[in-house]
Amino acid sequence: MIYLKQDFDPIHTFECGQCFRWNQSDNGYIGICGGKVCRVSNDTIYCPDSDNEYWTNYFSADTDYSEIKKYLESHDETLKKCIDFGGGIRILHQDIWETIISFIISANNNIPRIKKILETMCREFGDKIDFKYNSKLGIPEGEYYSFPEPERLNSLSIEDLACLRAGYRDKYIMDAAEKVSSGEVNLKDIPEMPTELAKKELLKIKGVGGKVADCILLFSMGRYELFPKDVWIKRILNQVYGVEEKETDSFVTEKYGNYAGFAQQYMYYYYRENDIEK
DNA sequence: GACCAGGAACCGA
DNA sequence: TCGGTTCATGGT
Repeated sequence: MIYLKQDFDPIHTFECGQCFRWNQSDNGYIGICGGKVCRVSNDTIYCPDSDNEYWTNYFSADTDYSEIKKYLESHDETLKKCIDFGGGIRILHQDIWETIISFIISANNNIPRIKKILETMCREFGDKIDFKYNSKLGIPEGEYYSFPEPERLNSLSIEDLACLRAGYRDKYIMDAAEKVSSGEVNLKDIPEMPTELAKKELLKIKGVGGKVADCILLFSMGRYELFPKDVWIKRILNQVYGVEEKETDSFVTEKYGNYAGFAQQYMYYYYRENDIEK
């Protein structure tokens, strides 16, 4: 088990749009990553002790958010209410491969459907996890599926993906599976690269453009200086801050610096849960 | 039935 | 480089 006493609320963290495979159950959120199952309720992460290190990294449990918040609030008065509202957001260190596929699917799509496509993908092509019921963890019995490895997806044909109802994105999924399993895109190298180079590497995959690459780097590798700009964020920057699309990069860099990714998440979550005109 | 969704590929200038 | 079009699918 892990305790996250400060700056953490599972609702904020799991509902802010960075992840798609955490689902609310009657006693908290159940999630699967790296072939491991865990439950999160309030400030506690319920997992086998042998997985503590994995989830500590996943939740970035050693990161001190007070300094981040202080910096952002002092640079942007308007952002204060967003931080007050979603102060329990933690930017996760998700699995790179899963994040690549998730955000390829996110293109021109909506969150409920993204979740549905990913869930079907795991149920159809992932492995059933050998989960031993443990009453202490409070994880309900059930069938849990891992995220399918690149090699597994690469062994399929594009027709096999039709059951996902992912539309035109199925060919992008196949391209990612092929390039990653062949080593043309080496996922082991990318975390070691400088951000610009890492981004360039990800852009080799069809279906990965600038915004999707930013999401992958921010939500799986902690590149907190990135600020993914989707339709919502563009709308917010325009309507709340009066910033035109062309000026966004300089606006963001000047205002949020190396903490831009956090600002983006607080903003995104707040204005999606509340009316944009306030 | 049009419009939208955590966009990107593709094309022509 | 830049702006417009098209791309499946499901929900509203």
